[in-house]
Amino acid sequence: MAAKSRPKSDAPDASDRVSRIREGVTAAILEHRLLPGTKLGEDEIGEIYGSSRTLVRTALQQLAHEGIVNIEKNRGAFVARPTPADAREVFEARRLIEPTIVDHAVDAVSPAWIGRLQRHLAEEREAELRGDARASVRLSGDFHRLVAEMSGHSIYLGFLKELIARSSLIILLYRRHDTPACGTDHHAGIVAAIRKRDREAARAQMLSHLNEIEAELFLKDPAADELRLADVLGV
Amino acid sequence: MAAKSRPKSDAPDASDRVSRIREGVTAAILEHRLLPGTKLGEDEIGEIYGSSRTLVRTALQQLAHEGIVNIEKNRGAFVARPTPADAREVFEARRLIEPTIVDHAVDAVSPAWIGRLQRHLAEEREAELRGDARASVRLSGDFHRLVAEMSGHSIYLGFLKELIARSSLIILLYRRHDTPACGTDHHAGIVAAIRKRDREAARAQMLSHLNEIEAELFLKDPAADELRLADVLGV
DNA sequence: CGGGCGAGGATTGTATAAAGTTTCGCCTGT
DNA sequence: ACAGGCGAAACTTTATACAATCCTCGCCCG
Repeated sequence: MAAKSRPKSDAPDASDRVSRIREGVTAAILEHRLLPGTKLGEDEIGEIYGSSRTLVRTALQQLAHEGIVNIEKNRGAFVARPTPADAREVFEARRLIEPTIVDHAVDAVSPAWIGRLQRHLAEEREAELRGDARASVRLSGDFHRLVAEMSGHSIYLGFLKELIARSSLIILLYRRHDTPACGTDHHAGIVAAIRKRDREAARAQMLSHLNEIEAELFLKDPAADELRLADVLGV
Repeated sequence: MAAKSRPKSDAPDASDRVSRIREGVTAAILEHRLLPGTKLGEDEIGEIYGSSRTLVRTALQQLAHEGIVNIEKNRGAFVARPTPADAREVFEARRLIEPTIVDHAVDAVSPAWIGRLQRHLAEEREAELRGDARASVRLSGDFHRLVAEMSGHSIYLGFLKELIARSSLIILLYRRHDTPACGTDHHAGIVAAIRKRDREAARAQMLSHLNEIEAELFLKDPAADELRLADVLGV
């Protein structure tokens, strides 16, 4: 019985080639290196990862299911461009789910988890200090994902992964330019509340954190120009 | 202007061959015609729908993402077999999301929607009357989906579709044998509350409905027999 | 007679080729 | 000069062929 065989593992193996493509493209989108509307050609990506279009196609379909890629029939895959209505839905869902998640995280508190959270906070602060906007965006989302993992609820985790990915696109599209550094402080406060096992404080801080993020957005009509036309005559 | 061309439609066209496979297999699973653990061979399904394995694979991958099919590497696709832990997570998520959904449904109330809901209730009653268990199971899930559509929140709708599909498997696996007819009455009560625009009543009835469904389950360790062995030595 | 081992068959994973659709440039006609 | 249409190129979609992996069953050895 070799210990290396894990027949029932559904965890995203890094050794899986499809996962590598999916995670690479996801990272590029979440770090705002691929902008909404960008065409994701199958040949193009396949060349980059040295794989055939079959695997690229699989990865793109998974991303489409997660909502960060749109596949238009016979036209190809594009980085999604969430509408303001989508944005409101995403943040409403996060306001519903994430307070519950931190609640569960309080139940799972342990030295190991507190250590992971604080190590993450350190990473976030460091990235922000050196002005690495891309890493900051990615780490900010990772914080929420980490709390969801801590909660131990695989379904909430799956839902939140989708919501975080979409949020990243939304923030890119609709953030006001004059916003200060985002919520590393908030994250620290949430960790402190979790550490003290203070359910109510944790829930409240998570909620206000989400509200502040959404308040920094400008969710008037589409990005104004082009989309308006398309709406008037297309749909 | 031919009405048949809908270039921007992302709705699941019945004309799409992948969708037809996906919906066919989903219906078979939700109606308890395909039992958990059943092998879903690619050739087998491809033959049935007259399609090549490429399309079948796409459909199966989508179902895997929805959680009602497990794909094991180099072994194939199987109808999922949710654990009691999965079941608890699914119902906790439903208790969180569905009260919020009915809340939104109250905002969307209109004669057309009330009509659709009542027509659905009639269908449910009829199926139950003639003892069609398969149709009953499917329609019971469809009721919740219909309310989610009415809420107009596409994200909640997507989440709930997953939860409903998983619930159907869970009910099949863990329902107590002595349960009476399920909750058509509950559904009628929820519709009545929505119609009267009574938010609190609607939320409360939805919540108690979900609680009753879960109370009818026997979520002690696996389905007892076979799985116990597998757990002891396999995983 | 029981257990390990290996070849054969079946099934999945990956790549490539054929078919269909869209897009863009060019060309013609007014 | 410009609008409209034809045609070729590029891309996506679907099917098929090839490679790799796993399961089964029979054989051989202890």
